[in-house]
Amino acid sequence: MSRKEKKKQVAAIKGTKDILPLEARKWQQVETLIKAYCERYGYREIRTPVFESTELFQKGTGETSDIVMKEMYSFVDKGGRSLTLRPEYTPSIVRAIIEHRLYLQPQPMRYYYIGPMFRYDKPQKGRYRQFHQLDIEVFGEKDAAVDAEIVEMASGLLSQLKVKGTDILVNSVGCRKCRPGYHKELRHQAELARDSLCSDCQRKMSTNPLRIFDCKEESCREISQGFPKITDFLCRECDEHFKNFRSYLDLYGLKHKVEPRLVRGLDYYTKTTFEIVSTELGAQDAILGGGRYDDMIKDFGGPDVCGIGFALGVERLLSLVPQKKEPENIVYLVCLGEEAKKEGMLLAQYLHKENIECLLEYKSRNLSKQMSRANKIGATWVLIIGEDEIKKKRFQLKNMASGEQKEVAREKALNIIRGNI
RNA sequence: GUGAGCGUAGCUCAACAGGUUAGAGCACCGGAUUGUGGAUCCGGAGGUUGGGGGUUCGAAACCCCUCGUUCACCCCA
Repeated sequence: MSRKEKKKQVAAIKGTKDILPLEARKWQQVETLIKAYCERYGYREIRTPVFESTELFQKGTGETSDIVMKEMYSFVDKGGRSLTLRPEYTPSIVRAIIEHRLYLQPQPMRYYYIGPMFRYDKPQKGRYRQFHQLDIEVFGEKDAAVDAEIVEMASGLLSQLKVKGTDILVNSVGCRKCRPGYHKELRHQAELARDSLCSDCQRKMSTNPLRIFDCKEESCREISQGFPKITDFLCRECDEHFKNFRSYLDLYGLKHKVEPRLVRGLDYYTKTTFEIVSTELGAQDAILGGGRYDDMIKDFGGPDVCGIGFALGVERLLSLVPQKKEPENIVYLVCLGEEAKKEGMLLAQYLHKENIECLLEYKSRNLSKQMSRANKIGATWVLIIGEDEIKKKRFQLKNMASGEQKEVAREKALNIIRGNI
């Protein structure tokens, strides 16, 4: 290898990152808690492949969505198939439900999953190219009570994780009956005010007029205040659903803000949409977001089964969760000499079988060095094995925190380590 | 995709206004200390200053390109 080649290191791909042991511990804690929490609400895990046919997302996520238009990791495999690393989870679940006829199970069905998603986006705070989502979905329940239930569930999960300072935003985007009328009216109003809008908003008029509500320009904000709101255009069914949804949120005591400009960038939503945001996340402030999608299964050729769910950004969540220190119980075996090492190997085998975390020093260092090492790795206990100990079959067990030390046989040591004595 | 800021040791940062051999703390390794850790003291290793080109007697510093990173726009989890 030449000098030049040596310099060029292979690095993690832009927008991806390694999760090192200290942080991985936090992931494990949070994931364990999340899974138990979901199961308590009757959710069951469903795992689907990380890649699917590109067509699935084109149809499911929507041809006009930014995700499909410019953010997908798509590639052609050796068999000539166009595949895509999933940018979101919902289409995969819907595909699995239809493929395995899961809709024949008693409804509503509740599923959850935690795993990596992929979007070719420019990275910034709270946004990565490989990121993780907790995805939960409920199928086959039209009642607005279930809309409220999943918001309550999401909110409860956050408080269980001690995440503070969050706001619940809700909206209804109507359905295929009422939405076209609204869009038409909104475009019309925007057209009338065209000259007073910024160039950005003029562009949004044709692409997604709803985003005009998000403009940061003072003048645009003032103008959009006067624009019609989707909630004034809801058909009777959607309006009733939204009212029920909100009254159930009140029942749960969940403060929420109706945000008529809350628009999910995904094309498939109907009726309820919601987000939980935190001001501590920066520009990407949504911890989770989701909504109802009553037409998707039908659109994929399945039966008329409605769906609702949300996706939670795990990285964003973790940035708000304080690291919890868990008590550890690590035993470090200090061996003095070759014979002691062999004795130590057997002792380690014994302790491992008894479900004790224990490490053995293989380098023949002096006692002082080995103690120092035990201290560094955070050992709770040190077992010292030397010539005397081998003869007597009794070892020096030292508690590193208190400094207390006594000579014990291995069974006794086990009991002390376990806290039984 | 657009814009702005930043790239110096494993980490956090120094190095006046371009001037000798690029420094410090933490971390790492060794010693003081051959059967007792943490503290202290002493020592060691670790860098072509992200990469490439240019300006200059001389570049970590100035200019250009490139890559990476951070933040914002956009969009979203």
